Amino acid sequence: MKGEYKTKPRNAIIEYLRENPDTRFTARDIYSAINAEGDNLDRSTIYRNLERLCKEGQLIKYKETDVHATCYQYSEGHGSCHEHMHAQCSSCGKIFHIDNDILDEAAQKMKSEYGISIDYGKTVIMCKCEDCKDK
Amino acid sequence: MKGEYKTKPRNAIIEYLRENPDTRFTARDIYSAINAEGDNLDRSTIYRNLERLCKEGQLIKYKETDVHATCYQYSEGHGSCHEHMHAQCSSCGKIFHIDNDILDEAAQKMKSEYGISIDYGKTVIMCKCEDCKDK
DNA sequence: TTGCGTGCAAAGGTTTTGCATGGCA
DNA sequence: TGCCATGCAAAACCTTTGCACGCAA
Repeated sequence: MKGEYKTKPRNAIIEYLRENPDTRFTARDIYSAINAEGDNLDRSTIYRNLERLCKEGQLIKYKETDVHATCYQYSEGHGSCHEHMHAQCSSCGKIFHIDNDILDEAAQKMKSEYGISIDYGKTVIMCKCEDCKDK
Repeated sequence: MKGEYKTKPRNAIIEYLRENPDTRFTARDIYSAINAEGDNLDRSTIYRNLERLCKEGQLIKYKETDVHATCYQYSEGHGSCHEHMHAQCSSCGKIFHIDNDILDEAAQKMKSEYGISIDYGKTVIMCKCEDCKDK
């Protein structure tokens, strides 16, 4: 079965995730960070591991209009990221975990005006965080 | 200034958009459709025109996790797409143009609880539309 | 020993860019 | 005529895939 072995490359990738929670990163970011420390991971190894981590539910994979590459996000201690909404700063990429209740009123209006039901787990509200509001 | 000339390639692209409103398509889709009619548009011409139409606010540009390429969608009569929010059905891909006012209350709460300001033009609420709600 | 994971190399696809030419105004 | 838009070619990227070897269990 796949995912059985604890290898050096895999450990390095998981270590990177733990050190960079709630932040968007690309395969290239991991590649640069890990190889800067002297290791020499191959890109394909990174892609294969990220793909597996996504399937196992530990990683969220998504795309952003402004970023050419696929983005990933690791989050620990926020419960299942498939159940609540996220907001992301369009400048720095920081992720906020948003309580679904905040949209209660808006959800009702959307239902009555457009006939749509919000898919909270897949929604990312783009925003500016306090640090980036003037950029 | 850019965007001044009415050229044959640009007209063909705009014609395609008008014939395919509220539908997601990629640069490749346009390329195939137009060139199947006997024309011979270059890919770079398509990218440059789509890019301009996006900047002018007539086209929505976004990425989907499942689709390798960038997706576009054309909308007419909804004002600039940089100024209002969108909702997209996660099943069929249909886009809804949402009045920002709907989020008034939620926006205030996000501001006070998380310190963030919604970036309406870049936000896409994922949802299920009426046709897809049972899927 | 077994067979999964890795590194390497190459390929496939999308998107961008430089440059000379063509065509709109 | 002046200058923007196009076509062409090439390059830059991202991502995937096949294969042989190394290594964890």
